Amino acid sequence: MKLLKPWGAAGGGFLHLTILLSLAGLRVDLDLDLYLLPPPPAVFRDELLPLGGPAHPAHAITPFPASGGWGRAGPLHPKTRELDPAAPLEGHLLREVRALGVPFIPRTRVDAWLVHGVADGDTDRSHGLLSAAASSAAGTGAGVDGSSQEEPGGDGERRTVRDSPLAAEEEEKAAAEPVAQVPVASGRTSQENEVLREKCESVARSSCKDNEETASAHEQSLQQHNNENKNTTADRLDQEVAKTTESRNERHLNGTDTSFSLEDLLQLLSSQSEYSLEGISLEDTSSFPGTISESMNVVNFSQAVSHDVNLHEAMLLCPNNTFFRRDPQEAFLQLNAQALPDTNLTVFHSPVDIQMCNLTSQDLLYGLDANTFDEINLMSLAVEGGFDPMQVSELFEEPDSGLMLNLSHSNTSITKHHSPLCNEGAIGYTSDLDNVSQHHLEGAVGGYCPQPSKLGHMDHRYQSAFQELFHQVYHNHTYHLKPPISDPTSESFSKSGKSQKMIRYFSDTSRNLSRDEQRAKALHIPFSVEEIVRMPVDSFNSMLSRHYLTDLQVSMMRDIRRRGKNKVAAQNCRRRKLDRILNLEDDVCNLQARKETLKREQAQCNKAINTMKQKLHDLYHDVFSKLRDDQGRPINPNQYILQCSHDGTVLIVPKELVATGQKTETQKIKRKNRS
DNA sequence: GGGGCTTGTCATAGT
DNA sequence: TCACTATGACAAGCC
Repeated sequence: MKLLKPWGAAGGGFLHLTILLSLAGLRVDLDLDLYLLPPPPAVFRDELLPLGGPAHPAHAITPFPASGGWGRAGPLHPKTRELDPAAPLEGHLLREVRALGVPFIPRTRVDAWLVHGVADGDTDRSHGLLSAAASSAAGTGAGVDGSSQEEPGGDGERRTVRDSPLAAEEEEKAAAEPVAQVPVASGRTSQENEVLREKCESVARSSCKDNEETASAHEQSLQQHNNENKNTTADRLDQEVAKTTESRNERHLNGTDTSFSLEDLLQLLSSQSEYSLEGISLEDTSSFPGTISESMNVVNFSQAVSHDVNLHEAMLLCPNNTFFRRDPQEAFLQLNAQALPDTNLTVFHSPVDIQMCNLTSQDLLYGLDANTFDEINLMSLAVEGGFDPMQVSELFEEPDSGLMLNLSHSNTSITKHHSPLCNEGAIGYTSDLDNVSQHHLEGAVGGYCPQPSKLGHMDHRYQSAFQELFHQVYHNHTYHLKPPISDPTSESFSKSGKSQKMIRYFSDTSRNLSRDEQRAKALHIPFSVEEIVRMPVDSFNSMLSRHYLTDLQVSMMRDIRRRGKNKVAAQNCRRRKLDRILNLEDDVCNLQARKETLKREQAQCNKAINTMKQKLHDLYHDVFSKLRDDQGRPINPNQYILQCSHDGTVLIVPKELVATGQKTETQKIKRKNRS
């Protein structure tokens, strides 16, 4: 444990706790930074204790920034409410804290944050921290606010900076000085303070260098881990942990590390019962609008600590995480390439840390190889985590809840599903299960029940768990329709039974849960239906192998995938069929138009032909009217015809001859054909 | 209450 | 052999 006063111009300081615990065979590497408020007004000064003071209604945990490491623990941007790196750190932070009236702010993180924070080049901050640490290590008593630190060799009376007018003046002076300045402790001369300051900075530089080396080592380890890709073994984890532990021990023995022993820590914490870790709750931060924790999920600190060693909760009980919301392809690519920042800390990430890293437990756990999972006996944890099919079956049979997986009715492990750390949204892990149950109960419309033969390929657990489910869910076709505009609560609307049914229908569909989504939710399948369906087959199989899933879940996921793909195929098929029908209709229309056009053209041709016939007839009679025989009499057109010869001469031939000649030619042709 | 339409699902053949 | 697609057929629900 380090008592730090990094930039405590106003008297505040950080208490850095490094905890190594071995719980149930798991090593827990937990670093805490407790921010100690500057001394309050005199009426409170005596109530402040080295690790805090009296119980305060508001204890806040500042979330460790996701992207900035140490250097981002600054004030919030007024608009985005995110950490504003450009704003002066201390003043804003202290004002923020003071505004909240929080006595101190514990900060939890893991080594990676410290390491990465330093490695990111933010050495000023770490230098300040380490300077303060060195101050504390040197026994100057200036490492922490004077209000909370007894003078070395003192009589136990808590003397604060405010105890003397000079100290108050120095405090005001210190408040105007740069951030990383080591504050001047009261009760010393300026020369003594200067000497102490140089000494502190010397030690701090050493510590900083040590930390930078550690950071470099971690970076190298990270790079090596990347090179080895996902094949990190449990042995490497052990080695990393051993290295870290050994490094700490060495630093502790060399006096460069001011870490307290665990016994000291526990004793100290237990002595401050009102400020024990159990009393530090992130939930309190939710009541402070605009605090850094606004964007975070609320978590009880004690739970956060316990979650460090509760891996199955991290992986299985908090499935609604960003990983499952990401694009599966991208997720899988990242999973293979994702090198854990530090292998010895991965397993021990607390949910708080995970939230701070903007990563989820699933993200991190996904990066673990199979050996790691085996080491922590994930399978047993998974079973313990409420994936027992019998449990599901019991939930189905619960008369009041139907398919309601109201985990508040379940055992403790399942109740942890309600951890505020779990985000809403992913299938199977939302805590808003009352809606689901109501949907299942009221949505069971119709009488279709799958035949037993259709369930033949399922194992008995599948059948037993889903017989009830099918009775209640299978009947409900969920149509994604928008709710009616009319007010369903109106008297006229709610009178008829059909209207009541419509109310339930639209109420159910408003949740937009398909049957497969309900099934997946009921079975706690930690993937969305969309992901299951759209995921490439390789990724899908890889996902099945990477995650511990029961046969029931695997079978359901495959069925969901099959149905989902077939549903899409059916939709495409119907769309194509409709397109074909429309195309055929278009063809029919085109052909009908063509037919009409041809008819019009034929009519026009016939009309032209008739016109020409008429003209020819008129011309014929006109010619005959002008012809005369040898006696000067007109020629009867009924007895004669005009016949054109090959040489262009026109002959007047009696019709009888033409008829006889035609007969003769016809007979000749027939004879030729016969012969 | 029956018919038409939409949608989901299953079975099956084909790729 | 497996995964996927295409498609007919059926059932359920809504209008």
